[in-house]
Amino acid sequence: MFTKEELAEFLFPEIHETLEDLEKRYPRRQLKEGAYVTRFAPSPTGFLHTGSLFTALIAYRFAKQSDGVYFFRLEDTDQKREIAGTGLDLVKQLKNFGIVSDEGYFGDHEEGNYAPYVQSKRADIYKVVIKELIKRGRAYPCFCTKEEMEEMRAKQEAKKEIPGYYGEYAKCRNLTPEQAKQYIEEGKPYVIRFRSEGNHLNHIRVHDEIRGDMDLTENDQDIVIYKSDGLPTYHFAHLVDDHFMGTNLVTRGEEWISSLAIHIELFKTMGWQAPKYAHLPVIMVTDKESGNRRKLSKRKDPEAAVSFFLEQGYPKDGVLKYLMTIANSNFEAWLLENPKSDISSFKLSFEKFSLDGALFDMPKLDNISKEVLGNMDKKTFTDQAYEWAKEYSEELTSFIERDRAHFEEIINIERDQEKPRKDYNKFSDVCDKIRFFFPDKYDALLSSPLPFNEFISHDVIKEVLQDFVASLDLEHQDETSWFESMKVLGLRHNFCDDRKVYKKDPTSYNGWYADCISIVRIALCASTQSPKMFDVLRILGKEEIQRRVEKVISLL
RNA sequence: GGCCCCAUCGACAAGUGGCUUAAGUCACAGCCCUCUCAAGGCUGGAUUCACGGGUUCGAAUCCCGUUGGGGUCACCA
Repeated sequence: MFTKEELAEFLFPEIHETLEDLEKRYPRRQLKEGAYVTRFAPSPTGFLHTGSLFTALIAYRFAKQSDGVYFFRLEDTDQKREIAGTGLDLVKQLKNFGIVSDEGYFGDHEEGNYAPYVQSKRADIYKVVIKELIKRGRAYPCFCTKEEMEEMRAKQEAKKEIPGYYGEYAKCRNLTPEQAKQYIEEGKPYVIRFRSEGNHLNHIRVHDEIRGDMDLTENDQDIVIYKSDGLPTYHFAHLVDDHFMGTNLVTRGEEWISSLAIHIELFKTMGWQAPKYAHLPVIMVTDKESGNRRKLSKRKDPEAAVSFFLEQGYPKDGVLKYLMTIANSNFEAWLLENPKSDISSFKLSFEKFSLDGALFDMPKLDNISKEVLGNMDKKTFTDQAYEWAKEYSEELTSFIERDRAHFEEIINIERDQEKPRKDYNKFSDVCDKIRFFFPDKYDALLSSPLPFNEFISHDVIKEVLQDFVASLDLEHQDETSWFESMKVLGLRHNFCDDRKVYKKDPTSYNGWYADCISIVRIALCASTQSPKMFDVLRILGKEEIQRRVEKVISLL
């Protein structure tokens, strides 16, 4: 008689290693009490998703704050969906955000004692475990065809039974090792299924670090663990990899809750201790058509791709801080207290996680980013702006490269103070706001008519500008004295210096002094808006101011 | 549809049976400050915690049901 043991040998004659060998090769990690071993384990199917960044950040922080280990594992068991090169991209993007693995797959090489960290290179490891499972009668080859599966499903639906491969529907369960061998020799394609001993009528209580105890129905599905292409499915790879790699905290999206029972049964069957699980809320968005919430979708939502934020020039720290806001409800209060601290000094906790998925809130990201950008010193700001510009903005690159000190002076306006100026959400906002400082750009702006107040005559404008240049004395003026001199100048041209007086009788004046300063602003900045005029004047310098005024007058 | 998860202002949320006539942040509106803008300051918005029952002297907080939303039911992860 042909036995299970012989079938296992027949199926995997090339596998000589045993479970014990693997345990020896991948010894338990020696870490201090409470240290978490976490991982980020994406599939190389595209660029980094915002939800993945979130998951990776959480895993990374939990490992770091507990003096544990964070590693990167590439889950490339689905060769059909794989997009070449994206594994490296993922690593790079994460690195961009400061999330660097202690061990694992690095895109071009691997590091660590638990290698390989790429699942397609671990085929033999999975086979050792499967071989063992077959010997024990807890796994078996299944020859059911796609058609048979569809037929079975139709039957189940008609009878309103739970769909799937289980119990009496699990036909191939009853195949003798002999028959299985025969089918294989006939060349029938097959997969290997796990033989479940569960009953869906039973409930199991499983602890989740974030959600507490959850009542799940026991798994009774004979899930596929080994695909016809020789690679494992996610469920099985999770079991084997996280066991041998010593993961003790699995952080993943809440969509995995529904297969948790499978994983629990798998670990129990092997007699291995299951890791702790923390199922994270998923980032949501409001669907424009239905008005309902749904998961961020790469196809429909630009903000689903991390590259979107990078392209827009959001400061990385802003994105990270926003994500932390979603993760822990007490993070915002902490941020308010420590506006300049790094997120690494905040301690993430399971208790402060929200249980339902947050709506992605762009205005909030803008606000946090604005705060981050405002709190940077000029050097850091310029460094990061330059790094961004080199990739995404020729214009900004040129602004910085022409004269870095000059650029720093511009973006430093109202920066070194208790409540810094906050007018950029992201680096792509910078050019529009500072363009007028550069003579050539300013000249180009003059091709459109200047937005002077239409109630003030060109003659008055001309007189004010001439007087302004004539009386300008930057070397001996400070902001206050300049401002006072502008009031006096206004008076000379019939601009009232008292708002109340002016309001009572506006027709007797050309305007009040704000209107007078506005003439200067528009002439020099080609815009009705600018930072404090005196700062602008200082940076422009007398010569350039003169040039601009002459040019504007000639155009009037 | 079965199973599972979730449910406090437009959004993120505090709240773990009496301290809540329900914090704070973002957004929004108004006012103030102001050379414009960006900031900053102040004020406003849930007569009530999806709804209905219970438990209790007392519930946003505990229990049950209903409703709503989400997830999942692959040789995808």
